[in-house]
Amino acid sequence: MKINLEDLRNFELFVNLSNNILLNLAERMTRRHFHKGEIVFIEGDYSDEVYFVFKGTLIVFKTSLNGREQVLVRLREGAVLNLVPVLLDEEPYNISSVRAATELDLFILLGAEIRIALKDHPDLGYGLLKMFARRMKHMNSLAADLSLRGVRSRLAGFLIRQADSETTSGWLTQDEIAAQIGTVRDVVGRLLREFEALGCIQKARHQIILLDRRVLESIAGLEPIERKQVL
Amino acid sequence: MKINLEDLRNFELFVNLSNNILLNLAERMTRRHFHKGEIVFIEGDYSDEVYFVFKGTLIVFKTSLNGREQVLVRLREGAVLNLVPVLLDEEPYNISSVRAATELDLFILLGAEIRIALKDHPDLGYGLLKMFARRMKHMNSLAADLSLRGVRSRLAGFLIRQADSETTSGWLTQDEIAAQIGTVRDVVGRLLREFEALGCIQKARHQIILLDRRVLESIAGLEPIERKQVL
DNA sequence: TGTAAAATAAGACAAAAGTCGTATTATTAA
DNA sequence: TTAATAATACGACTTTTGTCTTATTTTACA
Repeated sequence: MKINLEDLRNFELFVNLSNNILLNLAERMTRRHFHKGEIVFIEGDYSDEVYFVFKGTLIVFKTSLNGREQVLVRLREGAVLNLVPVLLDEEPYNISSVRAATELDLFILLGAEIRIALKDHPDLGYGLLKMFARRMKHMNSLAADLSLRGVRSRLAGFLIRQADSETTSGWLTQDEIAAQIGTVRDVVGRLLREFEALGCIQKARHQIILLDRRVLESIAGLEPIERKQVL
Repeated sequence: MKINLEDLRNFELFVNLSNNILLNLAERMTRRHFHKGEIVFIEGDYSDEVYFVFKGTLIVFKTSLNGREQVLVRLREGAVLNLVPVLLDEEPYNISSVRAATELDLFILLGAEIRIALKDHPDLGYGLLKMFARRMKHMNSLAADLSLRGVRSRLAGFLIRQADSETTSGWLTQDEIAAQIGTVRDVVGRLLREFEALGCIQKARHQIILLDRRVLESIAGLEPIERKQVL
């Protein structure tokens, strides 16, 4: 199935690019479908291509020797991935693994193609820089959280974020929650029971209902976001 | 003190830029010196400028409510920082704090200037993308390590990296080590004593000598780097 | 609709990480 | 050289996190 202009126009990344350039890119892209749960690629594999998420959600993660997983980020429509190996001058090996979190459609572009495109189109570079910036911000928070906050606090924070996120991402198992906040299933279960006993959440069929946001926030240790006002 | 072409030519980031562009950038840059230990900026501060490390080393870190610090990255000559707030469309607030690890000379450029430069010069964007890629790779590892490996393993890994790094970065206190590997001073001390008792390191005046790399590697849990060969 | 597989619950433990208090040993600067 | 400050050493103790086992409960699907 060919990729057309329409498809690419959905990418925020491409808003400033002319039709000509986009058509050119579209011609060089491949499309590929992945089923829910399917592995897109594995850390360490050789791969000199970038992936654009056209439909669905995927999970970027790393694995430890004893099989534990840490989700680095979840990406949805409009995201780009695998830029790191493609942009560095070293031999391109994936620096993380990726799995489809839902049914997933990706567009694939060879590294060489995007490197060429970057030389000619500053707007494309700017778009990618913005993506990187967002992602970097996220990674900074993740690292800081993993280091500076306890599991209880991270879980509370996670529940709040979930509740806030408009995108009702489907039900997550305790295993999946654990992989996101950096712990193991048992601990998530234990803490959820604790929160429930505390009365700040309630477990319903296939979702967790937030009963007392305040308490959760204090557990998360997020004092009401204080941001310096611009004068 | 003015900034001249020579100074900028030292930045790997600028290798592909013409003299014209560089001169133009140089004109718009400010230079500023920081003493060792001095704070460059604090997380949350408003700031729409990017910093180029001309001389010295700095530390990018985050702080927890109870005063614990996590080093996100150490940057040296040639690095750029604070791109994240400058590139995102939101109001620009620093997403981390920065302190001079040595005597430090920075060049400063207003966010607006670099945004303009990026529109015209794809090579600049490409350079920044490469920086971001390197940094992203680092952050991915950091997050994974903090989540998937224990403190003992991280410390062992840290000692190996230190030994390998040609750049003899000056003596680090246990406090500084702790902030880098994501723990507290006491634990670092305890583990160093353990390693010493094990005979794999030896504490000398102002440096740690690696006696048995093998043992440290096994503690670090890094099996001999297995990388798929390209056929 | 019955069965296998997946997800959870829950308690008991084990291990890891963090906290404290106090004693020493450098380093720095007056 | 000597205070004063910073960096360590080290044992005791607490808390947190992770592991294991055994039941249940759900869900998926043959």
